[in-house]
Amino acid sequence: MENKSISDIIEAYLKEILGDSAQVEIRRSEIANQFDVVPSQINYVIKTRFTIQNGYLVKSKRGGGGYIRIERVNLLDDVNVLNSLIQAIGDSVRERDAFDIVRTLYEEDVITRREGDLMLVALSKQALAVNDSKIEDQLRARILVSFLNRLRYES
Amino acid sequence: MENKSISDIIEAYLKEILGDSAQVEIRRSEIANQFDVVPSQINYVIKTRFTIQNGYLVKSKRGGGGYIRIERVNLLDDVNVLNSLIQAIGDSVRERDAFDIVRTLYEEDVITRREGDLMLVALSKQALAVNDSKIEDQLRARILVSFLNRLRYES
DNA sequence: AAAATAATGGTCAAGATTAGTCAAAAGAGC
DNA sequence: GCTCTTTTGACTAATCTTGACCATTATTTT
Repeated sequence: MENKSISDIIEAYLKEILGDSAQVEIRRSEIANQFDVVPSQINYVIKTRFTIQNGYLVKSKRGGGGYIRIERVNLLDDVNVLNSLIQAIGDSVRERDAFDIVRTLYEEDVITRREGDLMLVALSKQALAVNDSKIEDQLRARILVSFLNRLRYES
Repeated sequence: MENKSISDIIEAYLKEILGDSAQVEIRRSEIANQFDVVPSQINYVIKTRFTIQNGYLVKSKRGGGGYIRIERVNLLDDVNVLNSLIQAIGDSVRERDAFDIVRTLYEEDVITRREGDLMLVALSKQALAVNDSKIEDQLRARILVSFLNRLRYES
């Protein structure tokens, strides 16, 4: 696997130092230095790979003694997390974000691989393709929220 | 049959490097270079020779560190049942009929109870509600057919 | 206190680096 | 010749990288 981007590598590193802990705190400039990238790349990695859809909450503080804290959370267990997830979905969600959520559910052992695959096809662009892409995203949101509620009340 | 096209040769090469592994990851430009063809020919080879009907799943990512991943999957035996169901569905299906089909799948032990419940959620009037009921039935058909196609193989 | 300075992280857009699409041109088999 | 498949390339889309500029918080100076 020679063709990983530096973002992939930084993502892996952050997940490694996160390990089994519930959270990890980093200094942006330190990580940027360590991997010889500009500091804003750390923001990019976090914004694309440590979203609530992926099962992470991120908090930060600027100024002296500033930090970025990454916290791993369970999507369905915590009512607050589930609520913020549903809020993030709103009434419209893109395919990619929906896929991230399903993958997270699988990684948290909330659903099986096959259940996840079935959910994915129902949320795919291909299945939902309709003239208007705005309506497509709205449909996807309704289906996904229905899935989540179904899973919530079952477990 | 005697004159192999370059596409045939690339196909054979990809299958060779796939070997016994479950999947292989390539860089499009690399393969194109190696065989001295334009990059889009790799797409052509994949689209014509690594389809799900042939037992392959393909995933890709663009941008830096991009790749094309080819995965081999096992096709299942319930294909006949699934084929006839897909035929019966056509391009439009009402909620009641869709529910019947899901129940049949459950009774035939093609899916579990929980998988069926998830499918029902995605096929429900509530989730799919859209102004036009004709479009709703078409959507439902696409989703249901996608489900059935997904059930053709196991990964 | 208030103001200045230092020390953090955030945003955004341009440019670079991949892969995807589509249709015209070329070739192969009948 | 006619049709189907293959080959090519111009154009498009997605993702990653970089840097200039902005915002917030802590510390020092006045």
